[in-house]
Amino acid sequence: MKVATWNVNSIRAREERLLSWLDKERPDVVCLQELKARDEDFPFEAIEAAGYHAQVYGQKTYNGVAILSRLEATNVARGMADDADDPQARLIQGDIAGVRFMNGYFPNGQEVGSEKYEYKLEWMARLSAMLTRDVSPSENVILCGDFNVVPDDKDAANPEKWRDSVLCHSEAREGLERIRAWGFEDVFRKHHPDGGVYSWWDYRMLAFPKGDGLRIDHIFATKSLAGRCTAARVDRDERKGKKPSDHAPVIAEFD
DNA sequence: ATGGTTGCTTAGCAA
Repeated sequence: MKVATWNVNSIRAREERLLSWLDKERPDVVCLQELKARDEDFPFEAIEAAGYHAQVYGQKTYNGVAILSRLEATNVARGMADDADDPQARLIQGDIAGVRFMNGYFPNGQEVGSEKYEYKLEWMARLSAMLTRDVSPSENVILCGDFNVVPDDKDAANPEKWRDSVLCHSEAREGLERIRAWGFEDVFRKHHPDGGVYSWWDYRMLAFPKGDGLRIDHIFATKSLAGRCTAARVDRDERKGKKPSDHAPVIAEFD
């Protein structure tokens, strides 16, 4: 089973690239983030014609997540289903082939100390609580998406530049570690233990040609699944060429 | 020394 996560930075701006990438890569499951579109603006027809079912949690202008899959997902849930009054479309889940998929677009947080950063930390704490409440680490669970956290300095080309930013700050890293420690393994790390492989490059400052990237897009799997993960990679080619997203797809294969 | 892009929505915000 081939699983991918990709922050497309607008589904409408990226429709053409997404369709040709699906055709080339033929993943079984694709978790998309930053649709920046309402459900009614999602290109269901074109994606279904490409052979994929689509479960969508859209939002106008910001956020929005979707799960594309060759087998239709069941038990689909949108949002965190907790007490919080949260209008932001950042989480969608569904069962596919005996695996619970959780697709998250974690808040960026903008600036340490801001309200948005507090929301980011709270959102991660809510996700931890949801895991404890709704699933068990003995189940087959994959949590993937744009986590907006660089787990370690070796996941940044220029860690000094990002030190204490919202993506590298210790509180954000601790929140992510708490999620991982619930019962996940970072399956990309398993195959690239030394770091130095990135999934996002700023549009500004010629970051991509300079190799100035960060690894903020992740695929976590519970232990039994992680043991069957045979490969993981970043499709850097998707960051090249005409009208790329600022994120490249991260892909993992499970036996 | 500063800001350097993209996308959505239309001047400003978010990333």
